[in-house]
Amino acid sequence: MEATDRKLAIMKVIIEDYIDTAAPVGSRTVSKKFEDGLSSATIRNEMSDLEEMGLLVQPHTSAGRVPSQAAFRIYVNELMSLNGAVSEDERAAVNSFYMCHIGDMENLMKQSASLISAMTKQPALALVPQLRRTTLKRLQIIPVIKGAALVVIVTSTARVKQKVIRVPDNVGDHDLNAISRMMTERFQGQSIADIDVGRIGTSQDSFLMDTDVFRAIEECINDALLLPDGSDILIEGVRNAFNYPENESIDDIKSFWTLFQDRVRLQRMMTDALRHDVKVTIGEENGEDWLKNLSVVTAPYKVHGRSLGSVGVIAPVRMDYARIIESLKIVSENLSKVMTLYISE
Amino acid sequence: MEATDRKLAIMKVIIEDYIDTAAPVGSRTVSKKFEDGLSSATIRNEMSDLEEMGLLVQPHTSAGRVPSQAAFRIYVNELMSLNGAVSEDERAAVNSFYMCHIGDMENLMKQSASLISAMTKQPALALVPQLRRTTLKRLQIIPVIKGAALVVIVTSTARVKQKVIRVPDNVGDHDLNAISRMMTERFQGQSIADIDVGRIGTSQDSFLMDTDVFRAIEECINDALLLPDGSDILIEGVRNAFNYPENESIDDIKSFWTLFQDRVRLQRMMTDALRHDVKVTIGEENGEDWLKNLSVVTAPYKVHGRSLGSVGVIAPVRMDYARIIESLKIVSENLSKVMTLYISE
DNA sequence: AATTAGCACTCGAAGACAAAGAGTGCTAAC
DNA sequence: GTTAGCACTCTTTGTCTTCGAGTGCTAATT
Repeated sequence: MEATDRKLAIMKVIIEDYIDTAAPVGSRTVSKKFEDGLSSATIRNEMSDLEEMGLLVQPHTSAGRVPSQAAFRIYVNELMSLNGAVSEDERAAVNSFYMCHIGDMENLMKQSASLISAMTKQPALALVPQLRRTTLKRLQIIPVIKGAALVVIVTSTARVKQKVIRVPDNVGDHDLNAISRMMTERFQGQSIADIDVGRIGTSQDSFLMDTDVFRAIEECINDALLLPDGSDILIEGVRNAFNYPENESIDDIKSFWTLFQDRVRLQRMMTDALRHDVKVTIGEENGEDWLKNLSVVTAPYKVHGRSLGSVGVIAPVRMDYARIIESLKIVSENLSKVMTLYISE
Repeated sequence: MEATDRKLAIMKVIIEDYIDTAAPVGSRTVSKKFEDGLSSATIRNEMSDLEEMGLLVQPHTSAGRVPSQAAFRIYVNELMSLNGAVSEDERAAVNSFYMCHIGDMENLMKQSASLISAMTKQPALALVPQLRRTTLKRLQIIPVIKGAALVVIVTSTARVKQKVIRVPDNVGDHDLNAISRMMTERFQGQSIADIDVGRIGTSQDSFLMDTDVFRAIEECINDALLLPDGSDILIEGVRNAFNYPENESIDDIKSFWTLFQDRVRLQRMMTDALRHDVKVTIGEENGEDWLKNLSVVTAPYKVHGRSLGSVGVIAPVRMDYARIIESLKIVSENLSKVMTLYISE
């Protein structure tokens, strides 16, 4: 069976109606919305063909039809139009928002996620600038309690990340101070991924015979600061997930909730987004069971061509792709601009 | 009408059954559970009296009865027994957990909340040690971008709090460093609430004619770091709220969700808990509409008699008060011990 | 050959109705 | 003071029916 233009046009109408209403679409509805005045009987025949081709699905005999995930893929690739999905006014509003913010990174990312969520009426995710892709501004080791110290790392994107490490008892406050100063001087401006504490350990400074602290710090940086632990993910607008008409049972809500609780998994997903441009993953394409009824759209923000972090939306397969893609593009472009400003100073 | 011992004993049975099942309790059920073998008819008469006294409520004629909020108050004050609400084994497990943790404050509080949530099967809250009640360990101002700097404050409880402030353009990196050092030296070990930046501004150091930075830092400390902004609250175990049998509509879930979203309000509530010992607030006693069907139990943790922060549970009025109170006591006692250790070093 | 009107058919949603069951209040007996 | 007994109330549950949206097929139309 061949997918004629008319079939695809009909499918497009069905998809867009379904995105709107979340309810199966009947032939009469399509007939009314379809530009050329085709009768519902004709539409029925075409719809029957589309079903045979695996693009439409009938929940039960006497219901309308629902687009399959394959249909959404075709829609996203070939059928939808991005023009006008986000109005010029909205664009301008977003741009001006990024003009006049004061530079608190964590907050900026949070607001970006909120913004996306507000524009799309869906839950939004943001991955803050990744440490291993930014440079070190300062490293400070602060004694907290006997045997433990706090490592505070400040990055070029004004992110602060902290972690408690154990230190040998024979290392005093003064030593920690000296190490902090030394490491900051040595690694300032370098990529955090490149920090190789070992190199310092072998240096001439003899005030510290014990290299345990260095090893602890290295471990701290590697394991604690660079491994995805879910702290790099911001989630906003989860409440939107409660309004999906297709979710009526509490179990649906629960599974959504557990989804958003698994921050590590989300972080991994959003980190994967760094390797692509705008990326749309529809339902089972995700390959993961927990996402089989959801689609994910992500967009990275970049500095000098290098992806630093990402923003994204996670929503039912019947999301409004055009609007979501455009919203993410706008936000990620703005973020890229702001970040470039930060990094270059 | 007088509340005889027997009436109260019957009420106790009803309350405890209701805590268990969340369903109206009938006279036959009580008759079976009641120690002395009273018939259901007798119980019915007593229940009728209790209803007249405003302690029981009948959802509709042919249903059992539900305890009123007033009944719960009497139960908490006079009827319930705390003994055995938490087993010795559990106690021991909790204690040993606090024995062997490594000192990351944020994490410790998070785990405490998780612990409470696990013990009580309810959502749990924790208020991290309040800045204005701890002392300063280090204050560092780090330039981020032209015109903005990051103030990082580390407290004696190993908390890190950061905030971006504006700085005048003529203040250089070197100045910020000097100010950091000066302020740390000057205020180290002092209560953060006592930091009066003005006192420094007037000092002899002439390298900085501009006192704007000082003012900005002061403002930063006062407004941004001390005002409740919701960042001091940790919430764990919200998923428990999805399992309440009395919540069946999605709207119930939604309202629960919005409740937990309003972190500032929760923070204010938990801050209020600092002024009391274990505190039980039942339903409308809260005075706030959003809590009229929920009870809140809070317990502060203290260092040298001074409340630093608090832990709490928020759940339907029919919560298991004895178990929740005991759980909070155990955790707060352990937290007090750990905190005392921190502060004294 | 494509389109359409017409009609029988399917299936779920919604409403009506009856039966079951849990619980009460009252009365009279113990 | 307690309790057995009973009529009464009200929700829950299941069954049946009706209604309507939608389909698929056939025959007529363009």
